[in-house]
Amino acid sequence: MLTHLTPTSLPRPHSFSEFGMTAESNPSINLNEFTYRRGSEIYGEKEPAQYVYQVLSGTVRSYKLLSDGRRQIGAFHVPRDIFGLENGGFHRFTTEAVVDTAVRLIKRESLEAIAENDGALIKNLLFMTATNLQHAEDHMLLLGRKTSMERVAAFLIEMDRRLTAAGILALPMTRRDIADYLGLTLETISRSLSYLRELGVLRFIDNNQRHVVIMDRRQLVEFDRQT
Amino acid sequence: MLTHLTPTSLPRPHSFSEFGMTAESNPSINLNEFTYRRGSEIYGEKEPAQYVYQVLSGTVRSYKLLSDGRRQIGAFHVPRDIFGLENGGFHRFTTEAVVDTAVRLIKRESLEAIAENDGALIKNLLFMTATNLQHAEDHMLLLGRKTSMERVAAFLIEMDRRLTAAGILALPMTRRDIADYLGLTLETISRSLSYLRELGVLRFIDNNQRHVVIMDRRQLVEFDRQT
DNA sequence: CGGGGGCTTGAGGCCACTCAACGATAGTGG
DNA sequence: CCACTATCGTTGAGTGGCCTCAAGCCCCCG
Repeated sequence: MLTHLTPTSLPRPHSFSEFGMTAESNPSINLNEFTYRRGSEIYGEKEPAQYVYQVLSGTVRSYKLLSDGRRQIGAFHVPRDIFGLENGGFHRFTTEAVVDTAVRLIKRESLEAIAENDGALIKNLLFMTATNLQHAEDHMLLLGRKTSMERVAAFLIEMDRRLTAAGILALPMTRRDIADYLGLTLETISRSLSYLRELGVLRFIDNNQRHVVIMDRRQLVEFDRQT
Repeated sequence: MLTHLTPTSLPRPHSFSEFGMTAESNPSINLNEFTYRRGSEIYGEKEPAQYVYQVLSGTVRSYKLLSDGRRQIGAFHVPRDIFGLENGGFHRFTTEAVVDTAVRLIKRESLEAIAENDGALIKNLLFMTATNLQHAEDHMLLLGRKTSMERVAAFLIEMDRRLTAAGILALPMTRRDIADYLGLTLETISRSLSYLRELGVLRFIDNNQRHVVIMDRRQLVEFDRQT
């Protein structure tokens, strides 16, 4: 394992309350924390699912690969998100840390044992699975029918909503990650962002252009023809 | 409503046993049957979800529309499939009958009332939602990263598995439906099928080329580069 | 300070799209 | 029973949006 234990002083902004439990309320569950270095794998596709994860800090990408290396990222997971929840016993994505990332993890078997007698917990699992489904359904529309500009605009709006909701956006992932999320190439991502900057919809701050973006959400939605 | 009641003599090949219940075992649930004429809408996106549906015969398409008419079909539902199950109170797709279709329906509220005290039922709902999620995840990979030939091959393999599992396939949907499912155009679908026929992977029987296809599953998987 | 990763930008190419024509079939109404 | 029309599918010709390939810059980091 490339993982290593994190100091207990790590931020704990949120608990596993989405599961209707905490370590305090149910001592049979051990909530451990790990950190993963940028680029390291958290688990692989088709591996047995031992844990469920919650992002504490950092960002995680979930992806599938074709045999020749083509990659489709199905989701990015940001702080508070829960991932790795599988109904069958095996993971259906490979996940990696996009940047140095801290996660809290819970043993799958203990989760299932409790779910057996806890209707509220199962309902929470159902709700989370349905949320993931909704995201995937929206993403199918994007991948199947939207233009490159619409995809990039939708991506920025999604990240703005999930990361900050403030119009100032620190993107943790590379152009290649974005491309593999949107079904495009990194060059197309770069060109689209440059074009949005030319139009004044985006501004890059920080002399390194990559990370921080100021966006005009109003103008951006014009580029993403919604439903 | 464009629907009309079906005669009680309609085939009842399968029950709602996926819900862990039947009308006999739980008389508080009324399982009604309806038929929909080819092309008619079953429910619209964002409508309140009143019913959950099971296909008895025929085929249903679930889709989302962009404002300019671009359409993405998220799934086809064939006999035995359950659709319209929403975690929130509103449908997230529009659904239409691809051909004349008979469905069995169950009131959502009665389902929820029973789920309240029935852990096995909730687990079934979770399982079905997870199955839908898995399909959507695989479809994202197809839409984001596969070539037209790979998509068409994957489509034929999926339909062969779900409709017959026999190598002889009666496709109920049009080229346009297939195109909107695979994120392509109808012309590209037609050309891909013609090409597969030239190669001897497919044969059309029935003088109308549309409906019945004999396929060589072995050869087809060569065209769909899997994971 | 050398190397590698990430980003941008340009030039050219190709896969899927667009536009168009045509044939076949099913449904409709006189 | 037969136009008439609409729908569906196939195929060809040409286009274009995104991809591929390449060069160069910047920054980080050993």
